[in-house]
Amino acid sequence: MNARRKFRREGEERRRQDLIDATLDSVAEHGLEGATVRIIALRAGVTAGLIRHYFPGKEDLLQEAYAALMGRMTEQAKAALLMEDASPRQRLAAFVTANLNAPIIDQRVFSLWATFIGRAGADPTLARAHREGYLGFRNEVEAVVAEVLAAERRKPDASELRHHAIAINAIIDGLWIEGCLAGEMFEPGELAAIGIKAIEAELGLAPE
Amino acid sequence: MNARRKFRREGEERRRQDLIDATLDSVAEHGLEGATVRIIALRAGVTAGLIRHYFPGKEDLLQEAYAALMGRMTEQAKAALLMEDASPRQRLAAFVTANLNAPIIDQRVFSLWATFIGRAGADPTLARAHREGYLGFRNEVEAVVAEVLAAERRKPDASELRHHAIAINAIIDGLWIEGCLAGEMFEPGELAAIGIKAIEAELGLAPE
DNA sequence: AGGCTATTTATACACTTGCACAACAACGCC
DNA sequence: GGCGTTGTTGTGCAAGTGTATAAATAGCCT
Repeated sequence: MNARRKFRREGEERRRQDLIDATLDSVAEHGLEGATVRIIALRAGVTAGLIRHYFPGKEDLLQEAYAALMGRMTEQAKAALLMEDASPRQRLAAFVTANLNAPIIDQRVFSLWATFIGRAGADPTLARAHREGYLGFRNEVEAVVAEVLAAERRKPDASELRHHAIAINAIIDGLWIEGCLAGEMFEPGELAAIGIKAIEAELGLAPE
Repeated sequence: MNARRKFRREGEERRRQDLIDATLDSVAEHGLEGATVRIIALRAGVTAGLIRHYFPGKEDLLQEAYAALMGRMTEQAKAALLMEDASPRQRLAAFVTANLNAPIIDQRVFSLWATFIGRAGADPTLARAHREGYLGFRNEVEAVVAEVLAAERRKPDASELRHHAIAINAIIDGLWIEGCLAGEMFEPGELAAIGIKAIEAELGLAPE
C-alpha cells in the first residue's frame, strides 16, 4: 500500500512545453484565479512540486505562457503575408482571411487573450509586451497597404498611410472579437468577406 | 486600548454602491485574482465581514459589479443616438465620437471589460450577458445605418444592412481597443475622425 | 549489473482565502 | 434618556494557496 506513483522522465523542453500548455488550458477553463499550481500540474500529468523545478515561480510560468500564446497567434497570422508570387492585394486579402478564420478565431484563444490583457493596466511588463506586439502587427499592415496602393499607382503620404493602417487594424480586431464571441452567428468565411470588403472600401479600391 | 473602530451606518443603497465601486476598483487594479474580500472592503472603508451582510457571497458581488460596469458603458454610448433634430448622418457621427473618446476610451474600463469577458468562455451566465449587450448594440447601429442610407435614397436589403452593421461595429470596437491600450499614441479626436471616415467609406458616403 | 544523478514525488509549512458568528454600537423610536 | 433593532466590527476557522525540501526512482553511463 501507499505505493509511490510511477513516473517517466521527459526531456526538459518537452516538460516545459507541457506545463505551458497545461497553464493555458487551465487559465482558459478556470481563469487566472482558478489556475492554481495544483490544477496546472494535474492537467500536465505531474505533481505540483515539479513546476518549481522548471520555473522560478508561478508568475514566471504565467509570463512564459502568455508569450507563447502571443507567439503562436502572430506567427500564424504573419505567415499569410509571406506568400510569394501573389499581388499585394491578394496578400492583403490572404492576411485578413487568415486572421478571421480558425484557428485564430477561437473562443478559447480569445478568453486567454482577454484574461491576460486585462492585467495590462496593472502589470507594466504585460503592457509593454502587448504594445510591441500591437505595433509590430500594425507595421505589417502598413507595409502591405503601402504596396497595395503603390500597385494602384497612388502615392499616400505618411499620415494617410498611418490612418489606413489604424483603421484596417481596427476592422480586423473588431471582427475577430465578434467572431470569437459569437462565432455561430456567422457563416463560415462570412467575417473574412465582410472584412475584405470593408478594407477595400477604406482604401478606395474598386471591387474586383 | 484596543478600542473598537468607530463607524457610521450608511443607507443600504449607498453601501451597496460603494461596495460595487470598490470591487471594480480592486479588479481593475489587482485583477480578479487579487480582488479579495479584504481588499475590496478596505477600499470601501469597511471591514470584510460587511460584504456578506449585503451580498450572499463574493461571486454575487462580482456579478453585480460586472452588470453595473456594462450598464454604465452602454448607457453613455446610447445617449448619443437620442439627439433630436439632427440628421441621421450627424447622429451616427455623434455616436462614433461618443464611443471613441473619454470616458468610454479608458484603460481602466478596458481592463475591467477584458478581465470579465475573459471568463465568458467558462461562465455561461457571463457569456449570455455579453451576447445580449452585443446584439443590442449592433441593432442600434443597424437602425441608424438604415436611416442614414434612407436619407440618401438608397434601399439596402436586410443582408446588406446586416453586413454594414457588423463591419461598423467592428470598426468601433477595434478603434476602442486601440485607444484604450495605446491612448497616448493618438491625438485627441483622431480616433473618432478615423472611425467616421472608415464608416463613411464602408457605407459609400461622399465626404462632406 | 550496479551505481550516479537529475527528475519527480510527496509531505510540510506559513500564509491567504471566503465565510460564519458573536459581540458591539449607531441610530430611530418611544 | 433609555431601549431595541440591525448595521458593523472583530475573531476564528477550515480549506486552499505558493513554495521549500527531503525522500524516492527512472534512465544513462561504465
